[in-house]
Amino acid sequence: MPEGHTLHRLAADLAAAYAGRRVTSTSPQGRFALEARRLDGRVLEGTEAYGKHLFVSFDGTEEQVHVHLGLYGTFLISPGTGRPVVGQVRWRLEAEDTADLRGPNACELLTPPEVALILARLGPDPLRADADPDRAWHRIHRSSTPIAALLMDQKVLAGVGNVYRAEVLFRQGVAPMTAGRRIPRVRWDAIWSDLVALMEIGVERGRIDTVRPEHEPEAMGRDPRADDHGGEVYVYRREGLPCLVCGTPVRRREVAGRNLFWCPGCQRDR
DNA sequence: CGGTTATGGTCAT
DNA sequence: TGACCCTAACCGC
Repeated sequence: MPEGHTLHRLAADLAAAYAGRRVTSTSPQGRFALEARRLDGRVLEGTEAYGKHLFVSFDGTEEQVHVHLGLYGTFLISPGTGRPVVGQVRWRLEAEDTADLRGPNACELLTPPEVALILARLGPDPLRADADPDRAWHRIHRSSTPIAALLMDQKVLAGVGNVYRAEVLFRQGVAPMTAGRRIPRVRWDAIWSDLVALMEIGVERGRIDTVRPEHEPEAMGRDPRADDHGGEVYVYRREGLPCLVCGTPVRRREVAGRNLFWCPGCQRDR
């Protein structure tokens, strides 16, 4: 689930459920027990998302909880309190609702300098109003690294993951192995604004949809061979299936340690 | 029921 | 580049 849109949505949902409220903080699993206890009974002040990182602050302390969901972490809010613990729950927050954090890559209580250290190594986040896309461009336009790898590098761009990188490159017709320095400025501007638009949709819907209305295969319905990962996409995990635009079989290849999917017909060097 | 895979990242080599 | 971390869903037997 978790690319940047998931974390921004989560920050908003947690704030709606808990901000300004006194919360019960526990670690049923025990691995965050000491820290959870120190926060127990405090008023939750606010939440903030930067890229794939979530920060939760509480009244009366400068320290913040830093959460990173990793590949399969979840942080689910459900109504009511006193729910039985099912499976491994690292951190549970309760006020009127119950929020359970499972399988995070990181769940830790950090001092302000430690928070600053994390933020300092993040590139601009397309979902943040304070983002400066020129910072990313500065890295990209002088790099020989493939654009498909640069988009995944959180020091270059914060919040983009394996689905958005594949989909934005498809939508912008960019060959994924093109070196950063060979991307024209106007193309980068288009990639950035498309990421902003796509990820904002992702926050609203809680899923990644990237297919333009004119390419929706409405008559036929979705291809039964395409696996369901929650959204409608052009190329992600569609290896071997015909491209929704040109019919060329979608290809797959590992780039930056992850499976990259692209259409060799629609995405060419230029 | 075991093996594989997953929208991520860190650390050691 | 590879080992490793964390959890759950899915697949084939």
